[in-house]
Amino acid sequence: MFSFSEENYLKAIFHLERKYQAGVSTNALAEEMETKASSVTDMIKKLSEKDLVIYKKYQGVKLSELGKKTAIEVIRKHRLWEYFLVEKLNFNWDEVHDVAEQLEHIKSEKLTRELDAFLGFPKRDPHGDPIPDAEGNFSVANKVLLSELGKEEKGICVGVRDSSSDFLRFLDKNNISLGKEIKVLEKEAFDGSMLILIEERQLRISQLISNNLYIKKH
Amino acid sequence: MFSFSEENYLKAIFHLERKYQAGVSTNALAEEMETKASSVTDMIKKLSEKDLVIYKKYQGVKLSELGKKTAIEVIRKHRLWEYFLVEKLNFNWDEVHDVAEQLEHIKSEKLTRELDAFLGFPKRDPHGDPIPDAEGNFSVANKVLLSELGKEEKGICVGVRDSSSDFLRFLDKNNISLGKEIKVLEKEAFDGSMLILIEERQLRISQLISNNLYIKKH
DNA sequence: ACCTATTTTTAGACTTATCTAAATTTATTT
DNA sequence: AAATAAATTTAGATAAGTCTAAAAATAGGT
Repeated sequence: MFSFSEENYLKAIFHLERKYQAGVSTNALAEEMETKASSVTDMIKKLSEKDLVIYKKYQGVKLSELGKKTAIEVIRKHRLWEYFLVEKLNFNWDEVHDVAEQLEHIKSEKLTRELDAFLGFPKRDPHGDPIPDAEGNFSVANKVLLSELGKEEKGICVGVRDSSSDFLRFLDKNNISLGKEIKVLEKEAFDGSMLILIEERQLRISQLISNNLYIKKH
Repeated sequence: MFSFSEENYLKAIFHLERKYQAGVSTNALAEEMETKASSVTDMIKKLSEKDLVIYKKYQGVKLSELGKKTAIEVIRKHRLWEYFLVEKLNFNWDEVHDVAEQLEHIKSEKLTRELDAFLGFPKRDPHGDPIPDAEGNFSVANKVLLSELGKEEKGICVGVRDSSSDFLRFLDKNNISLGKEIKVLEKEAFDGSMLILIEERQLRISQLISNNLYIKKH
């Protein structure tokens, strides 16, 4: 099987492919992995030899089918463990990431399968991200960023784009959580901030906030 | 914190110290770790520099207080995860070892603490081994090997010495499990085999078997 | 106490994953 | 189209953990 490091690279490539809808450059990957471009090149060569990625010198990488399958398995495990930590072990949603980063590399098909069943085959992790099923299928919700909503529009909060502890704790402090309805009352053209209505309370939030909250319009 | 490999060495030293009530030789450790003596020497030096073991050239090693504490933490996690796998995820007791070997290295105090609580602070793992509590305390049961029992003696099956899949499946096949009463009906001096009574059934078992089953006499 | 066998350590090498610094390729600008 | 800038790769080094083979230390038998 694959090393922790290899799995982490695959995951990173997967996320970057989604984000930019394109092949992934060495530098982009270096930034995502918080490492140097030269290290990335080395690793890419290894992944390429194992047929996990398609690579041509100077042309960036993309995942092969095997690489994609492997990446999705790791993401599936990550999100299942996050769900487990929050639902069963009293973790807050801002505390799960680092532990799930470790747990996602545990190798045992039975473990993943049984954990999934034990949790009741959850569809989304605590941050609203979809959990791939055993076949690697997952739904992509028709969500938009809160910042894309116009005045008087409303929807349900369904996910976060940034899942850093700082951002999540900000949301906690302001009683914003997944499943709640948000209505845009005002939008400030100057700085992109908006006044929103959530559970009968009015709240002014900066564009940085609205840019990191996913909404399902209705 | 410590690497997987360092933690595995500490665990092995801990088990060997218990087993032989003495310092641990390089060769014994090499055998336990399924590696070469030269690799062991290298690792011991590293552990010694980190004050995890007390080491004098050619004199074997023993755990320092810190090393012992660390080893017990790893063992605690290993056994908690085994309990989790069996009680919550439908693993059989012969399937848990390899997965627990991976899970025992996950670093998160909160995870261990919450897992323990979630499981109801179990005292013993699926093989009957004691689970250390958060302070590292654990009870050592007054158990004996079944082979040490004489004719007409009886007791409760409380643990296994060998937890290999082969042995555990043999026990399953013969309906021997922890908590059941076993009575020695006959003991064969020649080959050490014995005829036992378990749940109204008579069963003849070899000395290899009786040498690997722990009994609490009564 | 000496010789031999066993155990343990050292020396040097290999692999994985990383780094810095230099070289090369690609992209951009004039 | 040449010159410059940016991105990428190569070369060589490092650290962790392992190995083989050789050297050194300890233990045992007479």
